Amino acid sequence: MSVQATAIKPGSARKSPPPKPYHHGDLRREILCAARTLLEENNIASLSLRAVAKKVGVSHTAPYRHFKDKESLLAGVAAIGFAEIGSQIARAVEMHPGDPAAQLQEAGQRYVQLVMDNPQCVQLMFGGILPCDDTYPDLRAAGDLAFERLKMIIEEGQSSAVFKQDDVELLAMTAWSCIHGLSVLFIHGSLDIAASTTLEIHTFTKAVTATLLNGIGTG
Amino acid sequence: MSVQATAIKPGSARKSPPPKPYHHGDLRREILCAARTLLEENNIASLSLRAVAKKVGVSHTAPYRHFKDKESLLAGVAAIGFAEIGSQIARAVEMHPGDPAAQLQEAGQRYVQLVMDNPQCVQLMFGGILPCDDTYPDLRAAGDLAFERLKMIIEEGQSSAVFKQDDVELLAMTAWSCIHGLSVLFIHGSLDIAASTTLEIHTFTKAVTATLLNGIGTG
DNA sequence: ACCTGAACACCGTTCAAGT
DNA sequence: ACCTGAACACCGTTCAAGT
Repeated sequence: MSVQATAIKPGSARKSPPPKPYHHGDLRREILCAARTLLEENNIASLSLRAVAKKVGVSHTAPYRHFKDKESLLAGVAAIGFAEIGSQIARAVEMHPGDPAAQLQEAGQRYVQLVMDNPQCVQLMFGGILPCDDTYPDLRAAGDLAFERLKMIIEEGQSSAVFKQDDVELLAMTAWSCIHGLSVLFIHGSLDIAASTTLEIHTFTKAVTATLLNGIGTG
Repeated sequence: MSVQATAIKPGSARKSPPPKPYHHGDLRREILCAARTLLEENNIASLSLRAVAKKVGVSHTAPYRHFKDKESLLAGVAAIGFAEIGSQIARAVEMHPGDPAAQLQEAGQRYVQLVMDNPQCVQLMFGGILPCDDTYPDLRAAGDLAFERLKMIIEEGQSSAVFKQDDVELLAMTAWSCIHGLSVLFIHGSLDIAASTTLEIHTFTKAVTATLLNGIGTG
């Protein structure tokens, strides 16, 4: 039943069976994955490095071979989160070529869904636990990329005169604020909406996005 | 040099010098205050109950007389935060009587300022560490009150036909999302704005609020 | 009633040691 | 190179005991 079926590539059997360093193929990825899971299962305050190590089946000091410290591991998880936001925006763009208003609408829906699915990760990404500066370049880069994708939607909208000719950063920031704020208030349960269905959340998001589009639109 | 100057109130010296229960007048408030300070000095992950107790000058188990556990103490701090949001909104209303658009603008500015001044507390309030349900009634009540104040602005705007006749909760939620999201992105340092002056932040906030007002305004 | 000190199980991190 | 186990200082929480 082992996955280690060790299919021997003919002709390559000369030197060594694949390195298999001690226990794991790539412990780094496994640690990140386990951390992500444990993070969402509880909350950020109660995520422990030792628990992550145990889940992976490795001694509690092993993660230190791959991450400088706990914060560095958290930064890795957060970077994955930003990468996913970037991917979702890219997908939204693909779905509605030539229609920036629809792209923004779609991206908003996907953003909210992502936050609802990974609330604790979002908390980690935006919560002020991780430093904002360039301590973790990968984290910074992933965040910047997501924001660039959003700005491209805005720029396309300005080119086709659907969005007003304002500062791009300003409009992008406005859009992100609106959707991000909405998502955060959702997971916080500020309204009784927390208990409501996904459908209602989508309806709500659509309404908010409409208002946003109304605000940044031309005329 | 002791503060314990013990000025004896003439005529009241009969029974007892003021109760002075062991050490502190009201340890509960002192603990909340110390927790708030320590929270902002570091971050939420590294706030420890023992450090709070030490700062107050009391044994590390003393807080358990006033709070069921650490989470309960955090809930107390968060409730103070929500109360302050409510106060700021109320002040914004007072400043611009009869002008709901200006009230919303003013409340937005004050909200952003409050978040900038207490980023870690905001993280605590909205971060998903505290449960959303009715575990902490005071916390819930403080949050609800702040939201009610915001809704009153919206309703006044609808009465005087400056805001469109949409669902009140929807418009209020849209406004809060927009401002809250902006604040969070500010403290996250998503843009290079993090390093910029308070003035620029105010300008930015004004622009976003204008877009918001444009979105929720009448025709 | 209010506070203390010892005790317990847990945590992050370091380091010498093993393969 | 990669992983382990012992060790350290810290943490949240409980509990018998003190005033």
